[in-house]
Amino acid sequence: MSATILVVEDEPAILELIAYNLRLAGHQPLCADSAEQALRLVSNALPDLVLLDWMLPGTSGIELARRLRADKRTRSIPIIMLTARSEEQDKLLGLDTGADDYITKPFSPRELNARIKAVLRRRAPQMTDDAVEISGLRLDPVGHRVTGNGESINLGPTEFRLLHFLLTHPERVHSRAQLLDHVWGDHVFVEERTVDVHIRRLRKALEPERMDRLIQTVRGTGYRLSAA
Amino acid sequence: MSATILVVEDEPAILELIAYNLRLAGHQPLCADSAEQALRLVSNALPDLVLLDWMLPGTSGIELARRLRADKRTRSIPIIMLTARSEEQDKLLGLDTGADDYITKPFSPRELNARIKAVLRRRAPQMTDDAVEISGLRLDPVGHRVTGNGESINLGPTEFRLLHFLLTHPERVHSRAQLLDHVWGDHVFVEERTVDVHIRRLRKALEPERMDRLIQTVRGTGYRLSAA
DNA sequence: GCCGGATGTCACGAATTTGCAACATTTCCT
DNA sequence: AGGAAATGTTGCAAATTCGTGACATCCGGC
Repeated sequence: MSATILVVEDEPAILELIAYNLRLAGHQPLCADSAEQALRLVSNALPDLVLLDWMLPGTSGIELARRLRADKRTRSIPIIMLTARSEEQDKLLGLDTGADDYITKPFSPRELNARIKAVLRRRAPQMTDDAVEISGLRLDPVGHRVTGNGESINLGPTEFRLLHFLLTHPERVHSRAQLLDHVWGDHVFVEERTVDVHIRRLRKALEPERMDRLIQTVRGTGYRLSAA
Repeated sequence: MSATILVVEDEPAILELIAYNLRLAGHQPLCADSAEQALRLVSNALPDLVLLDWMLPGTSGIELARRLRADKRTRSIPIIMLTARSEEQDKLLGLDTGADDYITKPFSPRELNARIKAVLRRRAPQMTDDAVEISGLRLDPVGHRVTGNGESINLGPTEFRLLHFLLTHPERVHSRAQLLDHVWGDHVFVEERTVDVHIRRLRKALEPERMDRLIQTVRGTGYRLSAA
């Protein structure tokens, strides 16, 4: 269970502490000390989860949460609110803005990890429900069908899962190791170069409908599916 | 009693809570957080039951219920309304739009399961009443008769139930385990490959009328009945 | 008891999928 | 330009999956 997690916190010491713990837990932290920086990072990296401090200088955490919920691309990203206050009133208000969970400072790393795990697990099944479509490339998990501009596209099982993952995590670079984790499974042992081969097979299958251009190579890093 | 149940609820926490409980009860939940998403899922997956939140952003739950009742294909799907309000006035209005039952939040998982069971049991006989037809392949549960382009087709009991399930859940891939659950029964123990054999027998019976092409194999996943 | 249909299981072959390695090409750095 | 690293491409053999026919069993009717 490895994930990219955006931490928004204005207190540098706390920010570093959280990031350190996230790394220990096997996650990849992204750090922001303001809502503005957070917004830039979110649109670039599309994290799997956002840890959001309630009180921020300038734009508040609540306002940031609202904006994340307003944008279609970021709407589905889970949010965990951090706050020093423990008033029931604030909790309700926080949940009302769309936070998925709520942690009051001070909190233990153990508690933080537990909440993160729970939220990620809760979110996982939702991804498999709805059909995904980007730039005319459509994948329907229920019917197990892929179409490009309406024309049917045939994929092998692995290429199907690979495309499914890319479509549900677009606009973001995935390393070969991450793709192996998410598409093949956390435990299996296969060469990283095998990812290249399946990317190739996926591209070849998408080529007749000119959908292969959506899959981009980021040299030295991995692959990305992008609408552009 | 295993069923595919669509949950329409805009509050993510509640949505996942319900989905979790449905899975525990042996059902397969489909999640939607808006009426629009719900409509897409309904036409794709044709669930056995819809759990519908009263209040939804955009198109309301009441309006969604009306649309489901307006379409011939979805008319017979039972609907259970969820609401935070408990006013008698709303209850009446909700039932008037065609909801089969009504639960006021907060509710216990036990209560939810009981209502679901009751509604499915009530609806069970009705599901077998309607004749199903797709691309000229027609199955009449009452007369226990199957025709392809008007010509009679003879099926054994198991093939009949299998075709019935496929016809009532078309355009959607079913794993062998799911087919065993729905056609054979939740508890029986038979090999998964047995499904293959009965698919084969069903195909052979449909072959003279060229209806075997409707049953498609999705390698590594299962089988699907499709009009295309 | 005998028979015929229905059903579950198995075995074998065909078709597909998959991981890997080898080779070809591109990219980046000096 | 030269070379190293990264990526694209192809062929192949092993593994997996599926189709198909054969077979054994069960069960109700005669």
